[in-house]
Amino acid sequence: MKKISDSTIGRLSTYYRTLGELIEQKVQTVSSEKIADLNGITSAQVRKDLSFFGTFGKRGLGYNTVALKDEIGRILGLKQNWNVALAGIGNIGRALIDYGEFKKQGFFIKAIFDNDPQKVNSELKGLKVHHIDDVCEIAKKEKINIVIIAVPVKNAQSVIDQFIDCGIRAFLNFAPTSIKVPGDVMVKNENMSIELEALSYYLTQN
Amino acid sequence: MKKISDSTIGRLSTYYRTLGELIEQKVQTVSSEKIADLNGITSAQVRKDLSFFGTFGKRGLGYNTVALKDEIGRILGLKQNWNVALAGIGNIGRALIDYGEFKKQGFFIKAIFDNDPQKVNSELKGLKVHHIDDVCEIAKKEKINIVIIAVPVKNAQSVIDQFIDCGIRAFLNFAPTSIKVPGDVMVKNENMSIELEALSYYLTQN
DNA sequence: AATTGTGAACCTCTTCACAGCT
DNA sequence: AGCTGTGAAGAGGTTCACAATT
Repeated sequence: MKKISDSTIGRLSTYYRTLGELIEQKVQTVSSEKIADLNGITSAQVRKDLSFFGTFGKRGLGYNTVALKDEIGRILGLKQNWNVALAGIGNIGRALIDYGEFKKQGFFIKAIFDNDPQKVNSELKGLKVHHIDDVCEIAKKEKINIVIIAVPVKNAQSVIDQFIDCGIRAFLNFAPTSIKVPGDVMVKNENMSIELEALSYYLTQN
Repeated sequence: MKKISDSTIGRLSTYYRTLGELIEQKVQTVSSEKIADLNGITSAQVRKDLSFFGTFGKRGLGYNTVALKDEIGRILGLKQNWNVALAGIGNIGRALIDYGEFKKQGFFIKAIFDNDPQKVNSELKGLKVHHIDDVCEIAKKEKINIVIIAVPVKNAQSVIDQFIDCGIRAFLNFAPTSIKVPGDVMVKNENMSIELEALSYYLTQN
């Protein structure tokens, strides 16, 4: 299949959310123009993004909100639940366990890992904390698809390597460091300092 | 000044971090090739990014790590401390208060806001929790430059509007919703669901 | 000999603009 | 009449390739 850009995939996520809000408001039909306005982009962008995957609208009328949300959900793979593991239970890790937004989108944290002997075998939100060395066994048992990395920078690469060795291929990385992975593994970085530094740059310029 | 792309600014942040690590390892000189390798990009990209701001290297030799880190810090506005306010003390908000990475880069949380009467006037990590309606007074007193939005989606727009009215022009937004702001205000979105959904898409394709 | 700095080429993403459908 | 879907044009970002410098 033709390679779709990260930007397009990211925007599909925002359309998906927008459509959910419109459906809550009982809106049944929406134009690309309206979706664009709600997200601060152009209507041509919305139509082009969708055109990579099919034709979902009716000329002269627009899109059926429920049907389009359903299609985008299917495209993004949100019609299934994903089993997520969390590695590292510092401040960020603990916050993510309770983050309702994930569950709402079908991402369920099914296992927690840490390497601190004090924490291993304790319970957190009904989940037993496992030692990182038991990764393969637990990942298999819980059918883990995605791992959130919330460990210190110095451990991030080795922890990810351990998960890769057990067959995990998708990571959301909160450690502010660049990770090396094979071509068939995807790492998405969530680096809050980078965004803050962009704000710092902006304020310095203006 | 010529408009510099967000991607370039984002990469400068990563170079800044990379240089910090190299300096810790007592490395005194580094080539664009080495910086590129450590970040999984090309050396031409590194040189081009830097070229927008000046010439910092020596042909045949590379860059002095300390000097280059210093220059990038100056470009990004990291030579000063930034006073940050946090709006919303749910799971994410509380995690961010303790997030050491921010302080390390010169971003200091100086004020906390919430609208829950139960929380207002309580103390959190040595900071008094203020009601969001007192924004202007506190923002002025604490010389707030940047506000982190960690409130529920339904309040995000109105809270940001309140801060804008008090002269704040830079926001890091964790609420998964699109915010409308005037042209001279910058909002950087930190939306973890979008990244997870990109992983979902990737796993569905491959 | 090594590596920078940069114009030009290349590639990718966004916007335009309009034919075509409802 | 209104709005989609899309090829073509335009804008912007990345990589190439090489002269310049140490």
